[in-house]
Amino acid sequence: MPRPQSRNPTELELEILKILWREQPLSGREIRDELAPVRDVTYTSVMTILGIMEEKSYVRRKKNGARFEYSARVTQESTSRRMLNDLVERLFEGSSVTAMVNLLDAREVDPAELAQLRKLIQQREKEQS
Amino acid sequence: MPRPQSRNPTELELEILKILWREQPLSGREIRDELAPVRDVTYTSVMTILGIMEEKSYVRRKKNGARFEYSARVTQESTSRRMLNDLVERLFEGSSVTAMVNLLDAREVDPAELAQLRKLIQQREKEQS
DNA sequence: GCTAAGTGTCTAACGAATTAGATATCTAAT
DNA sequence: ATTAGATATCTAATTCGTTAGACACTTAGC
Repeated sequence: MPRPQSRNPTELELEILKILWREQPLSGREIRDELAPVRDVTYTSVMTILGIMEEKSYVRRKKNGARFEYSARVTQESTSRRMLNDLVERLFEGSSVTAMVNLLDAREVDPAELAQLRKLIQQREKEQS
Repeated sequence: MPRPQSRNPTELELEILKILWREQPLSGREIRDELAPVRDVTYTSVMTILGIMEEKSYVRRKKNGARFEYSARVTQESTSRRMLNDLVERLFEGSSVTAMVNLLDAREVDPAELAQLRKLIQQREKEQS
């Protein structure tokens, strides 16, 4: 029983999804060009990954004239949520509050953002009461 | 240039670290026994991983009589922080607020926890002003 | 000192993830 | 119809992560 397939998009798969979430649909060539600044990988490599991503149902492809065009089949929201959930589960036994405390400690959060966050929480508190 | 080594502890490495964070130091045998309920892996496999973890400086080992005893060289705090940071960087371009909004949406957070979180933020706001 | 029981290392296997060269195919212009 | 240019697939290499059997070593009791 060797290493199992990852439940979530891998490093490179996520990079490609992020491109598609900005602009859809795109050809393999276009994806490679968008990817180049972040990660300089050849066209062939991108196509290999896209094939795998289609198997995993992360993307769908449709023929358009001479070429295939790719679109994301998973949304940014659901993917972010799943990945974040997964980490919180593994690190903090599912406690999102613990995760947030850690986030507050880990990074400098500027005052405006803190205020924004506080308002969000207060609103949430109102909704629940 | 094939796949690079992961910056963070892998699935199994994290599982072992979590055991050591609860109780240190432990022998390979003891780690295996603690690990069994979560993941039923043989003694040899655990030792292989422990060897890799030593190379990566995740653990330190010290001879004690007939056997080696292992301790974590990384704390739960720093590891959690690094892993969380890494994900926030990759998913949300480094915005911890976006991450927290997602956490609030993703999971049911009970009122007491919300209040606790709000107080923490208010305290943080005071400190910064 | 010898031996059994426990402990650690060597070696190897396999799929996943990443990389890409060589080759085939397809389309559009001539 | 032919061909040049773009596009897609085939094949293969490499490391990582995970798994574990076979073998070597160490130590405490006899």
